[in-house]
Amino acid sequence: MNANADAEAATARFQIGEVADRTGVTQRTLRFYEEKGLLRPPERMDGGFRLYSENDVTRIGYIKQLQDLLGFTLSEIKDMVEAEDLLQQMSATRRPDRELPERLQRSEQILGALTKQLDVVEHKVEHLTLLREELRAKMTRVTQRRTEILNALEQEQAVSEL
Amino acid sequence: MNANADAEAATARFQIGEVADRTGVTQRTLRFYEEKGLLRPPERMDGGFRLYSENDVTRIGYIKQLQDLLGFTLSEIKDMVEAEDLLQQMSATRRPDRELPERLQRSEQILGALTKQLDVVEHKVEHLTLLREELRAKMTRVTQRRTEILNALEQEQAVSEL
DNA sequence: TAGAACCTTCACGTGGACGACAATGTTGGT
DNA sequence: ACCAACATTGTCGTCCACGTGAAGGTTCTA
Repeated sequence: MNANADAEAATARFQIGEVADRTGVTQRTLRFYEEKGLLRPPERMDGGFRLYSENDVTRIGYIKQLQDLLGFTLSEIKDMVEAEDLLQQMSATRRPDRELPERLQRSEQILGALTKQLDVVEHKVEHLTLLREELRAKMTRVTQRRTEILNALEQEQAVSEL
Repeated sequence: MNANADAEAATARFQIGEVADRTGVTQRTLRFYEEKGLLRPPERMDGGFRLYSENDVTRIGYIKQLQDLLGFTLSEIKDMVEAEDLLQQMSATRRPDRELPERLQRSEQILGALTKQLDVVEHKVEHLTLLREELRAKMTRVTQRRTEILNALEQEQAVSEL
């Protein structure tokens, strides 16, 4: 029953500086991400200072990962986190007061987004896997050559020791 | 014994325009790639016109694939095709007249490059696979929600039909 | 009430990946 | 010998992505 109690309750908030320190992303970049729709606008203090949640921090890490490790562009990442947002909203907003058709449409929309993403990811996986196999094949070829050479060297060694 | 016979022999050559047409890459880009070290300088006609081999054409396709499908940058791709070059050289230049230690070193060098590449690729595969699983999990969650909603709608329907 | 931390806005920078000429040279066919 | 088609190098421009910097003002906290 306190489903949205812990959503709103005493979860810690951080100012931008701290978030920057913790995530290794500059303040400037955090604002930039917000501007680009990668981060939902965080809460603000009365004076206008941004207040990030733990969740936001996690998200920033996620973004970095997608970017650095997987080479997605920011706009691709935007699509991903947007779907993520919808998803969270859907789960959080368990309001049966909404019209059912509306909620249905919502679900389909999210499904669509997810499907598109999955497509992209699966294609990438497929191609990368292929590439990996090629690389492995090459490696074994080279390794073989190398052992041949090593053997030849041993031979030489043996001969010279006579 | 005609190992390098077919390497040098009557393999077809193409001018840049034809290559551009066949690969869908502009002439400008081909020259650009060459400049950046992505393509080995091709042979030239007496007048200086570039003459590409079938092999080069293949390579260009490879590059495009790495770029478009896998999102590698040109400089990453450069590293990859450089290793590829070494590999081909090694295979082509089957000259036992070379000093063995030299050839050994060569092999190790290539192995190093390949290992590095493989590392990158494997990391990417790993992360992408993880991401894929997450996406799938989300999809099933949403799909479930959707069927719940559909059921609810049916109920409503049934009720209204009384 | 000082000084550190934050705010917005506007502009600027950088690197990657080409595109667009321009002026000149080459090739192949008639 | 000539012309159209094709290439050459070189320079400059462009467009996007991904930020960065700095100015000038506001808020927080000791």
